[in-house]
Amino acid sequence: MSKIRHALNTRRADDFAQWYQEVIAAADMAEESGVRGCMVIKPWGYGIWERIQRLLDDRIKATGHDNCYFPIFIPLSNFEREAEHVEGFAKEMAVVTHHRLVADGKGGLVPDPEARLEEPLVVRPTSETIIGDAMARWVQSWRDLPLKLNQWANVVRWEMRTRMFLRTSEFLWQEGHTAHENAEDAKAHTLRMLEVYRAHAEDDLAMPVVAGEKPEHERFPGAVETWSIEAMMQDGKALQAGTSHYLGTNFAQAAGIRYQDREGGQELCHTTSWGVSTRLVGGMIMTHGDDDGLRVPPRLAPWQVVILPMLRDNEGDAALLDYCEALRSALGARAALGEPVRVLLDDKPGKAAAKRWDWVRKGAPIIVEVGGRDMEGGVVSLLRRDRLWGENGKPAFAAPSHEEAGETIPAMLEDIQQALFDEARERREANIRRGVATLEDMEAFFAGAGRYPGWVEVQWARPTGAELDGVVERLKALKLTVRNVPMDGPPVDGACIFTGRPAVERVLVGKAY
RNA sequence: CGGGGAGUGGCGCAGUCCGGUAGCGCGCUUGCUUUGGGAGCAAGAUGUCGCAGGUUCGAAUCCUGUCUCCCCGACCA
Repeated sequence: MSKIRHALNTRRADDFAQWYQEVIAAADMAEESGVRGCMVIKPWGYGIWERIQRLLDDRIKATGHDNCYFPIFIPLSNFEREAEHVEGFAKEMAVVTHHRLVADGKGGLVPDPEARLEEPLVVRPTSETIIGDAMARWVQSWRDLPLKLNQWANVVRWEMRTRMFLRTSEFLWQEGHTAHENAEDAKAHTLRMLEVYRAHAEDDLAMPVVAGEKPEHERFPGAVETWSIEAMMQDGKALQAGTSHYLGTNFAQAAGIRYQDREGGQELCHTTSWGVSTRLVGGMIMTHGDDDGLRVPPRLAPWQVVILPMLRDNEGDAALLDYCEALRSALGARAALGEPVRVLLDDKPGKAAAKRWDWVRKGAPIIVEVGGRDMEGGVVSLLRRDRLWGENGKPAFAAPSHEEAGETIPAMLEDIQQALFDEARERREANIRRGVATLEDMEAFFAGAGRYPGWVEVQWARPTGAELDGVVERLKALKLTVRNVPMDGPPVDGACIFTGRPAVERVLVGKAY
């Protein structure tokens, strides 16, 4: 194993945090911007985000939502209406107070005191309040319901500690907002969108997740119920990859979202909101990346197949390029995973063998190298990114015929998509410890499980109030949090690990991002 | 936001203690050689040493402030 010369300097097992940053740089996904907590997303990273957008947008549209766009600035007073919401976000809000700059006489610029805004604007950390405002105008009758909106936008939360893609001050996301006639409909919709997220994470990102309800103390500010999908990263930590909230009538009350029902009475709407962000990209990196860089699941890959001709700067190049172009167009006419295959013929200057490693680090699912000898033999040299190394410690090239490559690559892409998911799911299952019955066993598990301990599943009596605070404190001492209450679990049978009372549900506990 | 570490060509670093005007590796450019695998040789180019003040004849180096990044913690839909 040690004879393998990996494409990255840092191994996951040695320093996961440093490895993560190195992948982002080596795969050319993003870089620092010079502005605290904000990043520049480069073409390969943004291309992956665009794939996420497209696939998820289709799913959101398919569930009856329309896209719209609301302002980035929210009047402060508008934001103040829902008490818990204010409480939750006030500490991390960017505020606009002026609309003009003037020279300070020392060669610089300062906000013009004359141009102070009458009412400050906050930069949206999320848009419940301003969309609630619109909903109050747009909803009149029960016939207007349900109202199902979505927007793709950037939001800002002034985070104390940031990490590329995982927690940045500005991030890109999608936020859905719906209004319904009653609690039953709204709750059903909350779960429906959670399921959309589960399917997106698992089928598009090949990232297995556990869908479940967040415990009381982890709820979104102003929510009645918060649900999440949780994914396990390769260091055993949990990543909250998406959330879906049932907001009750809290925001409807605050914004006055009312409708006239069938009997002519005025009723408050029940609303939901749900979102996923560029954090998904970070989750994908930490789910599929390896010691040679990123491995992008085929559904997300901007380029699924990269063809690298071994050009020689001589008269033979033209024929070689024709040979490669024939493969490119043959593949481009085929479909994989329900879409045309995305193939790049990378004929930029440079040796194919050197460019190969660039594409390995970027994680292109299939790399095809083609030299003169391949062409003479009617074959190509094919590398699967998910199975990079052969027994001999060298890249494991296959040599299908030109025609065969055109025929088999679409199925291979589907196989890679599935293989990445299976690998991630098996790793997760191997790292969830079930049936931990006592607090001592749980503590022993985390004490003895090594650097990447994973999660435990325990049963509890859903403590509330001060009792819950006590549980949270006890877990905090071990740097643990309750991730969620998985849905569809087997029935409980036993005592609460924290209180000794009869348990009512199972919860997942682990370290988290 | 608290503690710690760090900012020197595109990247990784040395030089900072003991001030004298910048160096190494990779990469990049050009040329030659090589040509089935992350090439070799040679010659080059690229730095207001994060930024702003200060001390000094002279500052990457000393002092003050500030910005950004990393790690730990607190915080965190």
